[in-house]
Amino acid sequence: MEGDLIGPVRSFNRTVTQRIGALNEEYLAQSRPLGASRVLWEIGDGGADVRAIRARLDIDSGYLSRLLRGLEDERLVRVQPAPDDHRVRAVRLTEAGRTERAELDRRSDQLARSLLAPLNDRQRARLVEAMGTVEQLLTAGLVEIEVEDPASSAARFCLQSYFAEIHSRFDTGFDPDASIPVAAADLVEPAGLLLLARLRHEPVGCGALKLHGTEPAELKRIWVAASARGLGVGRRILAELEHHARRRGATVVRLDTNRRLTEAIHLYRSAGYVEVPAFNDEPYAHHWFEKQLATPRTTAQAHPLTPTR
Amino acid sequence: MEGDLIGPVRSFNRTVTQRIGALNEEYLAQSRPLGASRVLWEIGDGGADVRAIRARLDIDSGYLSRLLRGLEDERLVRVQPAPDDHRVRAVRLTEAGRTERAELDRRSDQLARSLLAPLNDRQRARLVEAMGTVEQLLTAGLVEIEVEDPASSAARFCLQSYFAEIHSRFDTGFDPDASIPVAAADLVEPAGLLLLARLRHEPVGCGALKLHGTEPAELKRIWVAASARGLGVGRRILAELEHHARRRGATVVRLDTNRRLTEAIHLYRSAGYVEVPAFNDEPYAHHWFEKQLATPRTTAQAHPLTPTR
DNA sequence: CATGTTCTCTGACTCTAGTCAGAGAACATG
DNA sequence: CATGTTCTCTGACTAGAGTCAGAGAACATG
Repeated sequence: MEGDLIGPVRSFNRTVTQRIGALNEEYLAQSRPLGASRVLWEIGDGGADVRAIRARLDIDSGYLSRLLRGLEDERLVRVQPAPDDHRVRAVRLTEAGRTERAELDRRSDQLARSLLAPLNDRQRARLVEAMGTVEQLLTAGLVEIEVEDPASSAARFCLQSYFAEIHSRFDTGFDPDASIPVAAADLVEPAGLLLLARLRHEPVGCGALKLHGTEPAELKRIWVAASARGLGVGRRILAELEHHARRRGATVVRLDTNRRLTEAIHLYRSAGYVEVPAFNDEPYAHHWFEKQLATPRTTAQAHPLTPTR
Repeated sequence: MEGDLIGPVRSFNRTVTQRIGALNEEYLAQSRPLGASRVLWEIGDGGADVRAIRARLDIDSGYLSRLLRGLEDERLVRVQPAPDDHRVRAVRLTEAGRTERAELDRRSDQLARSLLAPLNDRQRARLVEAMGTVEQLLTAGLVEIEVEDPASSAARFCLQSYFAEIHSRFDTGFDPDASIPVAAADLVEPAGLLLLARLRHEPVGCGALKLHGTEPAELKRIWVAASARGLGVGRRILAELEHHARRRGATVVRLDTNRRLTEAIHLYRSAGYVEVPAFNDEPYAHHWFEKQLATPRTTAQAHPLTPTR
């Protein structure tokens, strides 16, 4: 896989953690423990529940409690019981806290500026473009795809988003009652399954598989959130769905799609799907595709090394 | 300057320090304080003097001493007086230490692989290329240019490298005795000055200015180490030299150069130098350039925000 | 309304990281 | 060879970051 990509990546890691990581802390920890600054930042201008902060920063409750006490002593925040649930406590920034947070914001800007400052305009443009590419591709690696219960709230969110999107994109809108129905039970093993893609715990895509024994399996509900496009999420969902189909004995997968979904159609073609005559009478479909699944285990386990946590 | 470059840079900082910075520590600190791992790494297979390690890691002597004691307790290193100077102590890795260091190396590779793993070949190539660009441009910001005593060892290194390089590149070689001489005293104020560019304390370039009162100032000895090319160092040296010339009252700067130095010639042209008739009888010169200096203080202080430390 | 759960807080720790002052050996130099 | 300098080490600290086990209040539920 390498040849040789590892060397440059390591070199990048070294340079960037030195150049940015170290500076970052230096800039943010000014006169206050870094932890406190992070919390101050995370509270945000609108305030936040202690519980939410703890979840976002993944921090021990005792530790957070002490950090908040420190910020309270500095008169930067005020902690009060949340109005609706008196177990949870709500943190708000005081006037001074907002000022201090703005200062952190300013510092963060300044750090960014200090990276751009020694460069001329052309170099700046190149740097920012390359940074965008790196960020996008590194983010792609954070997307995790797993089998999900279609009844979960994350799954329902994705499916609803899927329907909302096709409704807005199809020429005729989309009425679920007019389409071939897929019961939720069809998306649970052994009848089928639903995959969910998440980025930092947020659902950003889905894809479903409906199994028909050794008959061709069907792909349904393939959707990627607008915020996660360009990360290769769709392609990975597709590959994982095929993997599951193969694992369950299918040798062919097929799907139908609407002519408006051009990126999807492009994805299917480039993933080896070929157009075939209509194999169902789905009223919203214009194209039908199928793919012969290759010998087991070629695309499987796309990223064995990605740390999960 | 922004419009809006700051936003993307901040976003990059956040994403990358999270994705790489955090993982980096997780990977390297395995079962040992991070500091100890860094020291283990820095010793290298060939061993090193304690003094050298301290300089490289910029670490307190007491702290380092304790870290070394810890590594000794783990039987990973052996510390002995250096053979030539019994004040300094030399550290060498034991067999176990080498194994452990190789393990760190492996982990670092693995981290790099984990970043590439979720991507397909095209994405990998794009990522690595963009990383290279980011690294190069961030490194460019670390180059510091300052006035230097021409007698210092760093200055002598640069001047010797300069002569060695032109000797190997000129069609006829280069014999200092045949060229117009420049005495070291001419490169010290008030007669002139020498600028040195350093990257992480290592000299990577130089450029000299010879002043002639209100007559045109002369630029000499402009050189950039092969390892630092493409970072815009030459352009910055040029700009700084012009700045000093202007500060000292010159309104015109000029220089002569050899036809083999094509990148330099290209640099001069793109920096606003125009070719003029020979103004001296330098036997190695084929081209003579000059530049009218604009109103004071336009290019000056190219990077006021770069943290110096 | 008894019981279990959720949420926050306190107390009591551990580990890393890092600083500072001085001691002692080895070396450099007039 | 006396004196100052360099280098490393020890002792004595401080502070940040984080963990763990409960306690107590508020809520949820049969």
